[in-house]
Amino acid sequence: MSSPVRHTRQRSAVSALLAEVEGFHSAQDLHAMLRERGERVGLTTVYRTLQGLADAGEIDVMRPPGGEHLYRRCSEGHHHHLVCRGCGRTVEVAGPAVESWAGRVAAQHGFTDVSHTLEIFGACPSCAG
Amino acid sequence: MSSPVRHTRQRSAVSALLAEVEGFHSAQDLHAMLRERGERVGLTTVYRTLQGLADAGEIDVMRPPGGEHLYRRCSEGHHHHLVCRGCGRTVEVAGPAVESWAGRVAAQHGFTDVSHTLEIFGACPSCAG
DNA sequence: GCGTTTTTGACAATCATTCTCGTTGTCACG
DNA sequence: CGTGACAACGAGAATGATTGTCAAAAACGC
Repeated sequence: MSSPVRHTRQRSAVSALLAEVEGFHSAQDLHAMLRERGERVGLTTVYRTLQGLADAGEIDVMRPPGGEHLYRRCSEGHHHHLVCRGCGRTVEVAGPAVESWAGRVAAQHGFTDVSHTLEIFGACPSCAG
Repeated sequence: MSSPVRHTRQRSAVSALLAEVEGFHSAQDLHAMLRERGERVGLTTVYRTLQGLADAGEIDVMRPPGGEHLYRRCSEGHHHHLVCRGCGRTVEVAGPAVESWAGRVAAQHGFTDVSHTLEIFGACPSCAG
């Protein structure tokens, strides 16, 4: 039942790319970047790899209004994002208070195995004007 | 700049339906229900109406993993949802602490015009076993 | 090397949502 | 009450991201 994760050129390429780029990018976006670099990786593989990484908790997935999934390599551990509506700039924020609040509220209703998603949108200083 | 919202049979139908049903439903779902009731409303119109209501803040939109937008008429004011992964049961929860926290964090980074989305997922008592 | 098993990737399929554009219904005003 | 302007409607086509398919290629253990 354990899937012995094999090391492949494509997987390395996706990981390496994610390590370099800043901010969130869509699967299609990442795929295009790989092609520009000369890496020959299929779109299908990019999707699969990203899903795998997301399942493994190594990258974050965001679903902004607009229908595209955005992926981003980000720091370990649980955190949330503050995203600028204008330029897309992203700031990672930690919210211990929120974590415990979410857990408490869930417990009050008898919910277990709790997770949550939280995103904050706003206009950053540069885009506010 | 003001769009004089006209009162139409279709709009009433969608609103009325939302007032009756419990929980979240997709646009397609609502459209099917309207047809069963004998209301003849186009799918396009359902989408447009839902978008309008969502913009007006009269209904909530949720984007669960799965790609379908779910709409729900819910209580006035800002609140969040605690959703069961198993049966989809939804509980509305208010989190004043979270609201102020989000605002504070955003302000710290110079962000203005802030909004946020928060969803908590878990297993409800019935589904936990 | 060799065989087994996973992974890959081109292409087709899916499916919610959006667009198009001619028709219809509302509303304001005469 | 009539009428004209303009928003709303709706059927079908279009869009576009994501997922499924399956034969060929690559990786790993021996």
